[in-house]
Parts: sequence; structure tokens; C-alpha cells
Amino acid sequence: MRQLLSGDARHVAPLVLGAVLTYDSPEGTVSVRITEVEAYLGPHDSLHPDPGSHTFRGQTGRNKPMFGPAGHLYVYFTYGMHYCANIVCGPPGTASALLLRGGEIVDGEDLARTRRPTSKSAKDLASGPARLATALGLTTADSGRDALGEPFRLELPVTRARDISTGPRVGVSGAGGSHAYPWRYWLTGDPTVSRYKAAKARPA
DNA sequence: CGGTCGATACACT
DNA sequence: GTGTATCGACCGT
Repeated sequence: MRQLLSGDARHVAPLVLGAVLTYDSPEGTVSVRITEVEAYLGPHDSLHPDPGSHTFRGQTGRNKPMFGPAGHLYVYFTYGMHYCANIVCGPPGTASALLLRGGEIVDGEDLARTRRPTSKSAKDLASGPARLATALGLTTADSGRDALGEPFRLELPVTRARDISTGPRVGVSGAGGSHAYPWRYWLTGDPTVSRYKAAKARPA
């Protein structure tokens, strides 16, 4: 499992789409089926330098988990009010990761609604990176924890998802030429894919 | 359904 | 001091 996640985030992305991430928190259990991710590379990828990545200028106190083993969480705080969660990919030292951009709540919907009272419909509970992190109950306190061990669980789909779309990044300023590369992966047509700045899709 | 805009506190330089 | 890997409210169609 960890070995499977230890490759380039862009190769891991199609394997993770459709996977179910569960967190048995003290408050209760919530499970999310991942429907949208975005790849980020480390500072050592000379083929595709990634100025949009938090690791672009090297290791810092915040991004440290990204330099660790695959399967761990990297959670950061942004815009003064939102948390976003990544699953670390690549072998230790490479600092590649997948930002969890969207998902569908498949267990613990009541608790997810308590955490996200503003959601009107069920599909809004985790459709967006900060929404997904909130619904799952993740904060920076969880950054660095292992998503493959208790109280977390990651279950890959039995068969690899078939209809996958790819597109450019969302919401990263100063990413420059990196917009030309397909960094974002989602399940084609899934209603829980985030709607912001929707990009033109192309087949994966 | 789709576009615009203000909020807010933290990490990093 | 500066910029932010976003959200939700509000508007128009």
C-alpha cells in the first residue's frame, strides 16, 4: 500500500481516485470517497519544476511532512480560515503530494453536517479542499500523521477508476508555466468535484 | 448554474 | 510586511 503511493504524485493520482479515506476521530467516524486530487512536486524535480508547490523553496517547518514517507498527511492553513489536506507521495525526500480537492461523504454524514452546517446539499459537504478537510475533521494538528494507520484508513478501489479527466491547476498564483501541465485529476462527471474555476477537461 | 468579491490569521521573507 | 493550493454570500441569468 505505502509502496503503491511512493511514486510520482501524477502517477499515483489515478490510483487514489475512488479510494475511501476514513478518520475515526474522538467525535466519531467520517469516510470520504475521493473524487478529485491535484498533484504537487518536490523541489528536486528538474523535469517539471513546480513553483506552485509549498516545497518549491525547500523544507520548512510547515511543509516538513511532504519530505517524509508516502501515505502521511500534510495539512496546512490558508486564507486565514481554511485547512487543506494532502496525501504525501513519492519516496522519502522527494516531497511530492496529492491535494485532496473533492470527495463524497460515504459514512458519518451526520457528523460531517455538524462540522459543515453551511452545506445545503450532501454533495457540498466535501466538494472543495477546505470543505473536505473540515468534513473529515482535519486540522494542522493532524499534519504529519500516517493516513495508513489507526485512527486513519485508506482503502483503494478494487478496480482502478475508468473515467478520469485531467486539467490545469486551480487557485495557485505565480504557477507560471506549470499551468500547461495536467496537474489535476478527477472522476469525470462526478457531482462532488469542486466547481471553482472549472478547467477544460481532457481525457486522462 | 455561473461570475464577483470580501473575510481573516498564519508562514515565510 | 506580504501573499495566500478557499469559501460563502450575493448578484444575474
